[in-house]
Amino acid sequence: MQITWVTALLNWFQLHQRELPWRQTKDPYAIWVSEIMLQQTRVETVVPYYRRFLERFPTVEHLAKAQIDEVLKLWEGLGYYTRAKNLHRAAQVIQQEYQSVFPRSHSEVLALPGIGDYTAGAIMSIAYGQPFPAIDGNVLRVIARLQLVQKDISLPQTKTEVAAFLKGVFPLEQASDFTQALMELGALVCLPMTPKCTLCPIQVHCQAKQRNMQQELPIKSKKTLPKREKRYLAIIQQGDKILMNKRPMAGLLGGLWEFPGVESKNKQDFVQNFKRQFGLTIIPKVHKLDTSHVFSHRIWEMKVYHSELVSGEVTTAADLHWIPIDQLNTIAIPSAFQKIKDSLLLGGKLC
DNA sequence: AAACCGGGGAT
DNA sequence: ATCCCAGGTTT
Repeated sequence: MQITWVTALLNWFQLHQRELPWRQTKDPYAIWVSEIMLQQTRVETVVPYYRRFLERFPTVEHLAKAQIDEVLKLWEGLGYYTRAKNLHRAAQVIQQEYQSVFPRSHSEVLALPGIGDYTAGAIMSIAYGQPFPAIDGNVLRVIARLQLVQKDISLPQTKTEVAAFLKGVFPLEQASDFTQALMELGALVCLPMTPKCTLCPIQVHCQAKQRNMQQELPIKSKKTLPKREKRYLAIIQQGDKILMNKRPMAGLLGGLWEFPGVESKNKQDFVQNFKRQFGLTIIPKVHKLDTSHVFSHRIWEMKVYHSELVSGEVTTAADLHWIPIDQLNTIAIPSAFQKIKDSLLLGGKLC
């Protein structure tokens, strides 16, 4: 009686769902890969990455025996690179602990690195058809409006309450479609700013719409502002090779390659910090370009100097390597440095 | 609970 | 300029 909205939602999903690559399979491995890629990342962005990844690593075993550098290269540009490292580690856990058979129980899935409440619920419901809710930003928004949830959705307690509500209405025979339908509604109709309520299959059940409060919900606390950081980068060339640094695996952009750089207040500070960080004495020559990059929690304002290498014993603190310019495309370089890389590749030689 | 961790598209 | 996206982990 009071859960007819579930049926209405499922009928709408049958008619209006998008054709997405991961909807052509029930392979838990493929579903898993898609869910990790989709964390905080839009569907359209993920699609080409997903196709390439599954072509290269069709099974858990292919992924488990891969080199992490190749996994990161396939992840290049997607962001949140810890996802790729956890995916790789979890594949090795599945190979060793589960004989390469993806685990079937919720507790085992949840225990894998990189899998939290949302992803465990998504895999259990979508791949295995079991009634575990998968609560992402879409679902929180849909349920907050449907049930007039006026608490901050970023509070763990709110998620717990939404989970309890969903468990009570879960259609046991259509768990996979129900999970996906909730998210699809959030992505296509129940939009954050201007929801398309006239198109909504459950509008008559929506408590927010009844009170004309769609715009006010969900309630979400503000995020802290990103911090600005001045960063000086050195382009150091010897013949057709460029000196590149592989960032430490832990931390920001961990395991990816960068044009060696340091946070510095000015040019003199740059040379000093560079020697401390990399053990190399350089002379900044040509101020090549300025570029900035915005992370969710940090802003890099980068000054790039074509620099001369005077002397240096490489310290253990860094992981410097000479990379031929025509091989820059074979290592994983994050988006923050893509403009710089392009200027090298297009310009051929430096000015 | 808050901070850290990427990148891009929509408004 | 702001929001937020099929979030998880660490502090």
